[in-house]
Amino acid sequence: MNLETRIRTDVEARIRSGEWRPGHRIPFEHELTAHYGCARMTVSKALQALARSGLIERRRKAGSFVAHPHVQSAVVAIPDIGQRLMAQTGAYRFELLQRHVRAPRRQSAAEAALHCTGDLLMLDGVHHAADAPFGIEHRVICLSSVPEAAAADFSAADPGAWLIGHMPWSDARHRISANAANAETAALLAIPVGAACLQVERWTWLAADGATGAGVTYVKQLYPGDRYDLVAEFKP
Amino acid sequence: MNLETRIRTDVEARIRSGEWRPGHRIPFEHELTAHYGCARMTVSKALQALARSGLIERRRKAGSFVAHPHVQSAVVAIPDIGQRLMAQTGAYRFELLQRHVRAPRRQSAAEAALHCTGDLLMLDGVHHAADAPFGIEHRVICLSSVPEAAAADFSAADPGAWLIGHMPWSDARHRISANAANAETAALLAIPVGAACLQVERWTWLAADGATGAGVTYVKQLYPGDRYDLVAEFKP
DNA sequence: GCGGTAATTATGTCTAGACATAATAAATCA
DNA sequence: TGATTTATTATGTCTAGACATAATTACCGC
Repeated sequence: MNLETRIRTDVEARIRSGEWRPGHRIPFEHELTAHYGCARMTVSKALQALARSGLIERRRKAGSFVAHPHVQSAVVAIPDIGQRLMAQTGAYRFELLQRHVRAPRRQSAAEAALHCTGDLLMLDGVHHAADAPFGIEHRVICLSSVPEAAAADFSAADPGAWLIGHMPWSDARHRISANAANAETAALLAIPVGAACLQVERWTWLAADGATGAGVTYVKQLYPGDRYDLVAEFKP
Repeated sequence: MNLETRIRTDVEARIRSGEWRPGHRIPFEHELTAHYGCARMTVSKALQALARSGLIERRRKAGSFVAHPHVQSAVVAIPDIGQRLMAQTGAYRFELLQRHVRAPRRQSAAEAALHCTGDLLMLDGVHHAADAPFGIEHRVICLSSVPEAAAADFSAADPGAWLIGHMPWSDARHRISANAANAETAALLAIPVGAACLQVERWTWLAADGATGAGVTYVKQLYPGDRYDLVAEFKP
């Protein structure tokens, strides 16, 4: 293990073990430099990495301090559904129910948030696991941002997986909520009307120069509450 | 803006704009060094930061490449409920319903996951907004990890907010799911039995030497589906 | 052509300085 | 005493090298 990593993990271990509590001043750079017998640059890089990850705060003249935990935040992995189902159950199939192209509708807040002027490709489909429908997906793709999508064959390919391979990096916003199944949803998912469902909405934009740019896609996924959990691991 | 940041944002802008697509080889360090007229260290730090954030991949001899998007992940902010309600509605109150201390129960998976041997402090309460109950909270605190909690007064203080100030850094796991309200939940939240609720569970541990250590707390929060969404912003 | 070896090359890590900057502490003056 | 200036100090950023490491490419004998 290289020196920078060793210094970083040493300091991190003391913080995570609780030995150095929030507010504690960790040794000055020159003290760590002496302790590890290295150049200040090496210590500095280790501490800067800890500062970037939010574990410590650094103040000129004052020193470096163990940061106070702030907001509870978690990195939620929202995985490729097909990949996940194949790994867990060995079976996955995407069924396309509907496909059509139309102009955006002003009264739809979800579509308006993409601020897309060109035509939209609308896809509705069901994700199937081995034995039962797993979730339904309503997707909107901005053809002005992803023109290749017009010619793509989604009759069996998960649009999410297709887009990941064809879309450049972007900004996104997620909204996670709980919803009762309406009649249509219930029929597609083979669950009772009113059953609790987990709803995941995602808007994706191209980002340009730090500002949010052209919309790429909007997707609303609905999963029966008893068949799907979002699990998040995090290190604060 | 310093040079390292400028190089980093320049490269990032080209990637996010789609000009450099996944797989594209970005200029070599020595080319960027010449272009910006700086030392290689400065370029190297900028590119290493991009590599750490997952935007590029670096291979010796070959060069640095725009990374392919992998899993969809999002940083979900799970905020301090009281703080959020105070900011949005100007009113917040935590009502403690029950408090007692007992040994952990083997048959409870949630408690077992904390692998805590000492006594547990059990707290049940309701988060109230201005006009209506906002959510219910079932919390378990390991007194062996947080002995101060035994003497703390939770009759009106949100245990989550209290813990943030008294708990060192730690690992956590979240599980987000949709649940139908049972009779007890429905009564407390003033909603019909069977209504869709968003359930957020969180386990927190002290981390020691990179391994997951002693459990600190487990909390299960339930929100009526029509009153609470989790919103996540992310940059991939 | 094939397989092994050597040269090349881009990144990885580190050094020992330099000057800048911001915040604190000390000294000075009104 | 209180306000202002000055010195001190820790971090922020950068340089111009050095050697290490890993992967590719070129070469060479067979």
